[in-house]
Amino acid sequence: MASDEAAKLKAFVGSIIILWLTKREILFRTHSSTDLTVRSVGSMVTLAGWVHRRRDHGGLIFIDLRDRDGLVQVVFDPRVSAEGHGAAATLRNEYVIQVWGQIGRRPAGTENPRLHTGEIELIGQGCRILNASRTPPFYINEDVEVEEALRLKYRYLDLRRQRMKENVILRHQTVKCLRDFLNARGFLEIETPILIKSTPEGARDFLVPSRLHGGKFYALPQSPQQMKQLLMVAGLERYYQMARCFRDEDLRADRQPEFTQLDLEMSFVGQEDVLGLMEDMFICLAETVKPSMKLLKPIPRLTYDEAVARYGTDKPDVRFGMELRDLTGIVAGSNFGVFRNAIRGGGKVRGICASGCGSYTRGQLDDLIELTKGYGAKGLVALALMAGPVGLAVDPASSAAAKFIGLEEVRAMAALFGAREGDLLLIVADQATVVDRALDQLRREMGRRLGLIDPSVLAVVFVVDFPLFEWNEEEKRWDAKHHPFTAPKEEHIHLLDSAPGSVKSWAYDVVCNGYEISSGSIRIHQRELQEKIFGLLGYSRERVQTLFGHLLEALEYGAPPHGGIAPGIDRMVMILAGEENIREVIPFPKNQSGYDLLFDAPSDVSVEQLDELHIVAKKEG
RNA sequence: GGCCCCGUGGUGUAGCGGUCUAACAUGCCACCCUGUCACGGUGGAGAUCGGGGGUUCAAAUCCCCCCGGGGUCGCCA
Repeated sequence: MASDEAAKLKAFVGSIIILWLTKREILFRTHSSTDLTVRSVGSMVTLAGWVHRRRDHGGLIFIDLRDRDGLVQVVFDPRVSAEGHGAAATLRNEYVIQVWGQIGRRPAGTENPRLHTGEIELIGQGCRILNASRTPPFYINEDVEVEEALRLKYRYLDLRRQRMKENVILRHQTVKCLRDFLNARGFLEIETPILIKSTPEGARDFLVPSRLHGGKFYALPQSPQQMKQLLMVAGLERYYQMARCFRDEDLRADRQPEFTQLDLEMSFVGQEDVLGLMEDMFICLAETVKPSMKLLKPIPRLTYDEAVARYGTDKPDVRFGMELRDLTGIVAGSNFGVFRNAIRGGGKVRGICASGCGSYTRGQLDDLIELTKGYGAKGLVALALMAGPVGLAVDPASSAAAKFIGLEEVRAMAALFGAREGDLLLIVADQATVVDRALDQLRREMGRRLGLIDPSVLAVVFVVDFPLFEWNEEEKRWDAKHHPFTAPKEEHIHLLDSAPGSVKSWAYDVVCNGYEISSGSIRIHQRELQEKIFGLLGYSRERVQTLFGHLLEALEYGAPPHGGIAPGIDRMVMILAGEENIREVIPFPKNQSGYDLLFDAPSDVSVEQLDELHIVAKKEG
């Protein structure tokens, strides 16, 4: 009988209540703050948490009690409990306390609509300090900017703050959503080792000395790339893991030496299968964890060439336009030395049009010029468009170059941009890669300045058809653009020897709001082709055998066609959280110099430890 | 390694050659206050202005070096 069970349950709950009324140290709390609603009014509860804020009215004392889930107001009235009131008077911020009493509806007119529990309060009968707290080094209960070094040193306090707590929770929800999504599609979550073999291509490896094999080292994985391919050879068909990756390179706002990728790999798939899966996954993710943000769907595709031509980069922020235009043809016969020389040197002249910026002051223009120079360009030609006697003309005040630019050229440029009077053309002339990099950064800056960026938009775009190789000028050789296991497009394989630079690959990126958030490819699954690629990359036969012999051998045992991708968790969560720094979504990050300010790592170790590892440390300096 | 920015009570800022015996907000401490919710009121303590050197009659303020932090270029297959 249902009513019987209800009665039993009631009796059981009653006995629990008696237990905690007498032995509160056994049962710390009966509810969390979010358990409490108007329906709780009248019930006796015990709560535990931190003193978020204390408002002492002399007579009444209000305590905002914070636990992980939220805040609830506790009111201590000496007429209810003199003892409780007395104890409450000694409380300070961040004390950990246990409070008990009855849940009451707040008096009419004193409800707080900004609080989830704003209609009720705990009428405090007693209060026990579980642990006092020193005055924190910065505010826990207010969202004010604090020097990041201090936040990192006291990260355990920083994480108590609402913003960080929300980010940690968002990260959990993101990871859970991704796991749920992939589990439902037949993926197996498989762990791979952290101690692996160093293959000194790409990023620098973190090395781990071996005690058992003196003088030898493990490396930490830059990604589980080869292992996931071997899992495909193993016939597991669909794999993923939340993989920690390590790269010993300099840090940036979006780069930490260790980071997390949703590493995944699939057998019997082509590019469209992987991208289709990603499209579903990103839509599912956005709708699940950030329904307030707008993800543009279907997710558009850009070829690498198209992305570079229109935005100057393979990771464009497509939340706004202001696309690049190539002016090389228009100014091919220019008298302007800067343009002429660039073109003669095999370079390009490209630009963007900043609408309505024709009235920029000298100072503002100089600012943009400096910015451009900072990205390697020799300069920036800024042409403000104004009404001339016959149609558009350049405001001579905007640029010393104005007098060298013919009216015909100006009008052709304006037409290409669709520019009007009052607009500002920003033009860079140099080698194509320099021009593109400078204009990409300039475009981002102008997008920010002009408020063209809608922060609630998730502009995800797939970039496809990456080149297989990239010329390394320093080493005078071809490097893999993605990684050496990437499959070339079948129709380009015949170009491998004759024109390696024009070989396109089955590599693809996922870009969101100007950040590369995933990178993947269809892999080579045949030994011959893989060996050929290694050869083109300049690896000797011996080196290939030493570094990749195991993989090549595996490809000979019925390796299925396979491919995958690895979305970067930190960057994705950063974007979803509306943060501009990856550290805001990592509980315990390193600072810009790779130092852990909380643990003081890296640190010295004892001579004994080094001895065991067969290592002699050189003294710095 | 290069370039740019920052460093002032616990926190966040102002001050940018003399009026600084360093200001403001908040926090902290004490007292007052029975419906607040960033409670309010009164009073108080708290800073050798990141460190060192220099210029000057005079430096938080100008210059140099160092340290710490952030951003970025290189680097990140």
